[in-house]
Amino acid sequence: MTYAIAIEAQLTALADPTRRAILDRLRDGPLPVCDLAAGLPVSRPAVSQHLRVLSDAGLLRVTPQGNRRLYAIAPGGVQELRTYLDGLWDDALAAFAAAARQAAQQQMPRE
Amino acid sequence: MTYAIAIEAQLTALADPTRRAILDRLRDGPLPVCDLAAGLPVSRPAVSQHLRVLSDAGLLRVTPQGNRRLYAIAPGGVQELRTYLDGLWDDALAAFAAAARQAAQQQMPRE
DNA sequence: CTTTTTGGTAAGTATTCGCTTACGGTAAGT
DNA sequence: ACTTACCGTAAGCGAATACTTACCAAAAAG
Repeated sequence: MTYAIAIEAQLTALADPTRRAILDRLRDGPLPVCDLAAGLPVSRPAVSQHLRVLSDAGLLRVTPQGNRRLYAIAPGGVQELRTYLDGLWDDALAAFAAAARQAAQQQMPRE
Repeated sequence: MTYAIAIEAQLTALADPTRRAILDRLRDGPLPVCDLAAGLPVSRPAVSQHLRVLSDAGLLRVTPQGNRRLYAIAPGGVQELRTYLDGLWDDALAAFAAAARQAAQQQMPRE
């Protein structure tokens, strides 16, 4: 059941636009908190709180470097989320195909 | 910008556990609201509200059938979400590789 | 036509959430 | 040693959210 709560945490983390902005700014590489907060319309403590949410969800990893703390996207953190969406996608397609087959059979019962 | 707000709506919709439960129950095929509410720990109006959120996000499609309304997973609704995650994944891997390369070069500057 | 089933919407409420300012604590600069 | 930079946490507040009950509309059943 650790799987489900991870999905929960990751989706909740990604649902916030500020947190997605943080992830976007980390696409090019790790950044300290001050640099992150400089490019965002919210205060630095708010960024710290968002970073905590993202880290708890397993989407970020932290590497303290002297005075600063470098945050980076955790490679592999999005993997189970992708697996979940892929499964949803596959089942949706299968159900759609089944529904279409049933509709066709209902429209022309003989033949 | 329609792309970003769609991502926003879909992630917000998927972040709620009750809404994910609804999607899971729809994996096998379309269901009316009463059947959906029967297997969930919340009231039927709550399910209706969740169905509206999911529909607005483009994750469900509705087909009225007489008295009832059949909800089904919209095939293709999850596609842009998958695209977003794939992009995030790729950039994260690239940034990780770049960071590893830089670290290696910093550790052995000559050679 | 009356009754029942199905389902969306309105109003109200308690909880959660995202943000702010204020503070403490550690490392670097002077 | 003193000051400055960096960063996490606590407390408080307004907005958003998920739920409830109550109500109303439309299609099916009797």
